[in-house]
Amino acid sequence: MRYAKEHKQETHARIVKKASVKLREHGAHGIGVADLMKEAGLTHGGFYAHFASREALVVEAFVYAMDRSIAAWRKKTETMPPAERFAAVVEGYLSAAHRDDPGRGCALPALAAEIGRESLKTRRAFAAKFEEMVEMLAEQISDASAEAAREQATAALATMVGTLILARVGGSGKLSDDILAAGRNALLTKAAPVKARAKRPATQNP
Amino acid sequence: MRYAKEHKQETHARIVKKASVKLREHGAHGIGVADLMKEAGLTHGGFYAHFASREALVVEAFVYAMDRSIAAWRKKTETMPPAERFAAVVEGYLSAAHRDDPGRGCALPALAAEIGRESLKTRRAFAAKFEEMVEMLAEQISDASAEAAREQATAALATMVGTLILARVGGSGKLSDDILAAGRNALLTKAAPVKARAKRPATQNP
DNA sequence: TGTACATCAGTGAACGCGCGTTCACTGATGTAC
DNA sequence: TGTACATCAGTGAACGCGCGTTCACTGATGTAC
Repeated sequence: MRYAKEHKQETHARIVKKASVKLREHGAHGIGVADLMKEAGLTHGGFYAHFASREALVVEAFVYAMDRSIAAWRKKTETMPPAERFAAVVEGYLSAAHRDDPGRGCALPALAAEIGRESLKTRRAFAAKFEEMVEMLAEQISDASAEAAREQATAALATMVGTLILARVGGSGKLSDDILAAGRNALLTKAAPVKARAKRPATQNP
Repeated sequence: MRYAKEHKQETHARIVKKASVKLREHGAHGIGVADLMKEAGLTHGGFYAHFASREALVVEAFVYAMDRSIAAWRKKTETMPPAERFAAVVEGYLSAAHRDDPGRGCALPALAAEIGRESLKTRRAFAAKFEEMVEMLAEQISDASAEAAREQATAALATMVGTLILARVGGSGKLSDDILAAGRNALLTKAAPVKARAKRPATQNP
């Protein structure tokens, strides 16, 4: 080895990490190979020494982002009483801060729609990470059987993803805040009958 | 007038209609001007006699698709008893048929995530149609005040959009069917307490 | 009714540009002796 | 310890290609007289 054993791996990891931010910000097709390499302080020519194709980087960057999100949520909730965990995840996910910072947020709202049109191989990689995220969320639901928790977690994640996507279209004004609040209310008061559903005060944009 | 008065308008409408299908299928950036014009039986050179820019067509095509969806749902539900209307919309939206035919389906799952990154002007046009769709859905919710119905409709639409996007990543196998079923169950049994929530049989892929 | 003309929706070549990908090369690094 | 060498991560020019957009032109149409 002419270079330290970990040198290339470190560079590779740096490209993936920077790309995962930029791809979440600009979409799976919204930024080019040259700009992604520049983010990591490199030129575009070296790209194919690290990745078989641009699409391969998109997959790696997505997986990286999802792994970080899953780990962060597990860490955040592990010190909480079980009954509060699910609500904590939902409040964090459907916050103005998350809406306004896609680059550091969940990769699903940023990338899932575009990925639905990619190759089967790419979609499978995404689906696997999606399932991991569902499992993580299901663990936060304490008042249901494992099977029911999984189904509820699937639907809750869909609601969170859809809400964040729509809130981002709405920008950061009242319409957008209302969309976030509607999603939070739906997820956090779902056990109450519709007619008697209490209105939770909306957490406002800081 | 050298040509029939409606001639150019008809061509314009044909371009918009064909484009709305292809853009929903391939995404807001997934198909070029030349291919969109070819869909309408034209060559690309005439494009700028009809639209100020490619983005202008994307907006028109989105508006067209949303108007058609809203009208179709209103028509579908108007002959039903009020109590059945909301469920009918949800069942139709979260069906395998809708998942597998994005070109003729709702424009939100197909385009919203990409639109969240467009210009303010474009996002405003989208937001306006989104609000119309929320209004339409709120009208189908009979057992709540207007304000509560609007909030529930917002959250329900977010759940439907997120569910469809995630189901499309999942393809058309069991994972994807499970995602659709979870969304349907969450929306159609929401009044029941979590622990007692009944499992509705999933409508299977035809 | 017939002929010359004006209109304008649509054509297709061309524009500059940025993309993903390839490849011969560089130069900093550690090795051999 | 010093010098020649081998390695290989990273460079930057170049590739073919498709994109959005522009524009001089065409030719079918209806009008004028």
